[in-house]
Amino acid sequence: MTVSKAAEKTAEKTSEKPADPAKGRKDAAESQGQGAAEALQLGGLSEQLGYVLKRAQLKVFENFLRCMASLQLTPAQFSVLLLVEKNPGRNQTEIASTLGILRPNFVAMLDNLESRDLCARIRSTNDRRSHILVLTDKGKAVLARAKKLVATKHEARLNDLLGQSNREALIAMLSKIANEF
Amino acid sequence: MTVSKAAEKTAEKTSEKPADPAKGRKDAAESQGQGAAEALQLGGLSEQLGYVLKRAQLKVFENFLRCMASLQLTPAQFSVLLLVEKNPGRNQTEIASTLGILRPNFVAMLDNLESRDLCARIRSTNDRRSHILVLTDKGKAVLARAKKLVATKHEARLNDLLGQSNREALIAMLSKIANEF
DNA sequence: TATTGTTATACTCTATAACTATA
DNA sequence: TATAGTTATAGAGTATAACAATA
Repeated sequence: MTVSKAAEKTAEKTSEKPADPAKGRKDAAESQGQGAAEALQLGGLSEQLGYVLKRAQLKVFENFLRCMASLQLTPAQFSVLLLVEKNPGRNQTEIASTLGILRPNFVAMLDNLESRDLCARIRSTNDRRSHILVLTDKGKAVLARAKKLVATKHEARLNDLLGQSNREALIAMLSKIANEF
Repeated sequence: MTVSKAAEKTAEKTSEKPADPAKGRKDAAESQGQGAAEALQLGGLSEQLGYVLKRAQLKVFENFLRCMASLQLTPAQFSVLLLVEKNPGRNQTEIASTLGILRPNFVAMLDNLESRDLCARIRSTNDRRSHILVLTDKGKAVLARAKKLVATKHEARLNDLLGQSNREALIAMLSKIANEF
């Protein structure tokens, strides 16, 4: 991976969106054949937790990438920078495992961030097997800008959509699910 | 894919879970070296929509797979069977696009379901390019059992966790995000 | 012997281009 | 020419085994 392919692509792509039952329908009159394309029955799917959760997650990640297009940061990269900043002196294993990233998969991710001069690996003097992670000055600056973008463009949108108290309730319920389901 | 690798694997795997800040901590006394491994600061990550949404979604899908282990159905496969049942006479393009699945990727999915005798492709007599999708008798029976498992084991768990009214509020908010974010 | 970072590898998901057979 | 299903392919994401350096 050279830069952030995921972020690059998402800005321009026209991926397969689920058909909107309202907009997707064609009037019977406007189709040239016999039967027009009626909207499909979802059969309760839109009341099922996993279905709606997955769709919401995809939408939110898409929006995140759009908001961060200028910084070329994916949600995962943002979370890594945030954790490295908040936890000075930690090594790769500690940062990765906290985020649920497997150590082998964390290597390429760090290679990417390091090649962009956003963070650096420093060999620990205590334990020369470990790489202590630190943000570079550029990394700190980018993260600061990223936080602002997330707060003002991304999270703010959720407030607009649900309102402050609903937003908090939503996050609380999702946290509960993430921790206890 | 022979059968459902995803479902097979999930039942037995010990994937990388994010460290629980409470349980992950070691007491300073029990570590043999100098400093014990303190829990890392998440730095507001657990209040961020995308982070908690992704984690909740992973947990819910894991639970879904466990609940469906006896039927070997993934969430995506379940949604396909449900849609085929509820929308007789529809072709691959219509079912796939409604679920946000790209047509090329839908082919292997159907090959799998068809090889397990859960559904069948039927050449349309109106338009011989189209494959009308139908459930086999076995497919109908499996889907019926799947619906019961989802309702009694999977969705019921959400009620236990959040309560009925919170559950409905959660689904409503996620739907709103999925549709309007 | 155990752990850290790493490589190699594999499987799933997702995405695009292009082919074929029909229309 | 346009569309339905398909093939081939490529890129992310995620998973495991095993190695070298170090403890």
